[in-house]
Amino acid sequence: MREEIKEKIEKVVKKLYPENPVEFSVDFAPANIDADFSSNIALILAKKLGRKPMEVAEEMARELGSQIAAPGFLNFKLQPEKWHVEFERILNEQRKYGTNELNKGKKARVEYVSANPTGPIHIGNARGGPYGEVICKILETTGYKVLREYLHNDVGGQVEKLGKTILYWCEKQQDLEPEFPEGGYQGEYPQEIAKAASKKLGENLNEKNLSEIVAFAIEYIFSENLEVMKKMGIEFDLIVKESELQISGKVEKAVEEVKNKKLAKEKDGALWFAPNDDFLQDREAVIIKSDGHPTYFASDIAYHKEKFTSGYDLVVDILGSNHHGHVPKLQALTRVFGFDPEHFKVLVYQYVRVKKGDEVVKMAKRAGNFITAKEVLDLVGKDSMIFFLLSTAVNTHMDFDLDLARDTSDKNPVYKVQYAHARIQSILVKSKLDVENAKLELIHSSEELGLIRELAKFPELVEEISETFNVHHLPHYLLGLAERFHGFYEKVKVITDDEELTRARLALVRAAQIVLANGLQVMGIEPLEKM
RNA sequence: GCCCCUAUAGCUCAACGGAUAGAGCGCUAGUCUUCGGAACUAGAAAUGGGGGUUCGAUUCCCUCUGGGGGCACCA
Repeated sequence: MREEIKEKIEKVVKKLYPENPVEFSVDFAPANIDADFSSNIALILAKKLGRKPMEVAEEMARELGSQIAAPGFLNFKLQPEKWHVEFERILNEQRKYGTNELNKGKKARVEYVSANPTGPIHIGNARGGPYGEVICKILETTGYKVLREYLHNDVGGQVEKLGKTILYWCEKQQDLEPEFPEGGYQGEYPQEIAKAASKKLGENLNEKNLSEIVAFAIEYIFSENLEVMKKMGIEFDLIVKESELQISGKVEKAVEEVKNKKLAKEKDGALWFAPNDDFLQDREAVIIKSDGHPTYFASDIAYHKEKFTSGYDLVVDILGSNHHGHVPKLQALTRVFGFDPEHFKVLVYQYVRVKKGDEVVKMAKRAGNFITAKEVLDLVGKDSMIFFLLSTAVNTHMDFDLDLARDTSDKNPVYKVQYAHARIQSILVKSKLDVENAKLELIHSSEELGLIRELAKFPELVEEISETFNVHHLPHYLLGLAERFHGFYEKVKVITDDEELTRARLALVRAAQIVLANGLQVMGIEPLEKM
């Protein structure tokens, strides 16, 4: 539809203004305009020609038979038959409507969540899971085969500190008088883990058991975090353990490679990553500490070597905003290992801020005063949680009011979408008529065609998100669609005395149901047939 | 000090440089003999301040002010 209009416009441009090829768009017209599509071609041409936009628009409209509107838009209205084609396509494609084969045969690997095992995932970080998962699903709808991966940071100084904190609580239980470790972890959860640890490992734990305690603690937290993700419908294909990267010698090998390529230098007894890069010039990072231990970045080098040399067409890292300083270094690694930087996407999401009333709650894992993702999930439920977390652009800081969480959970927009889906189901069940062989041409009122038009936006929305990763457009679209449907429902009676008309309208609401279901599923929300 | 985000309605968020700045929640007033009222209809209500670029700026640039997060031989 859109392409046809675009071609027609291009022809007219060639005819009226040869040697003036321009980039222009044909978009769905805004809701308040009585048209289906609209183009900015005249506005852009006018600039180039140094003429008034309305004049150019008028000239073009005469050729195209379209309407014009200030300040110079060309508006197009489609014949109902055109919409019937799309209508039929939805009914035929069903679950496949919205998918495409743009990336058929390609492979992507997406790393997300990768929470540190030093504490439960807090609400601030909770965006990473649903966001990453939607991106995986969106990539799949364009034909990618996706590997979902997670880096488990199971070694390092922070993990040691957690172990020491737990040891402290273990000793405390034995009525000893241990000293709280410097930089130890505050909060309730280390105490819980200490209890579990003494149950499992024995009552009289002491310094000698530290490595056991560490292993127990990170496994405890790690599996708990994976459990929370699972509750949100997120499961990983590959867990990469940092310890494995080290033990297997992969870190050593990758670091060697960096050295051989002369991208590292010695300074103060440590080995630094020092690519010849303007941006990284004064942001060099330590790879091997002067005590001989590798840093986390060394593991990252090894990990990304694997990502870049394993035959994937697309590599995606999804990181919290506190890692943004890390991004250029990761991007520099594409050059080290010969990967096309265009095919490596690092997506950064901003944190969710928690408010209690007007007060912003400062959250820090070490201070232990954070609200966990699990708490919120249990409170508002999976569907509301996902819809809420995905409703805002990832680069905005969202505010979350815990006090209002329960209140708003049953007023969450997701229910409006779910309700539309369930309502349709109920109509379909009630009528018992067959949707097959419906006479689609009986659908011609503006309410009906308007609904089809809204449905028709879905495939290109999915395509757009697969390129821009603007995931938040999806929940907004679904909410708009649900509202459109509810409005339609109030005005148009689906089940009537006229069997043929009923059949056609049932086909229409079925089409709406298909799109609602496909959209919800991409978000990881199960469409409900009853509520 | 430097870097990355950010400031839109009472609250939480939208808006390829374009048309009357849109939603949800809350508020006000309605719809209820019809397919599910978790719905619909109508209304009040907003671009932080100051410059600039443009036919046109919420959007781009500069600046001021206020938020969040980074700038470690932490992960």
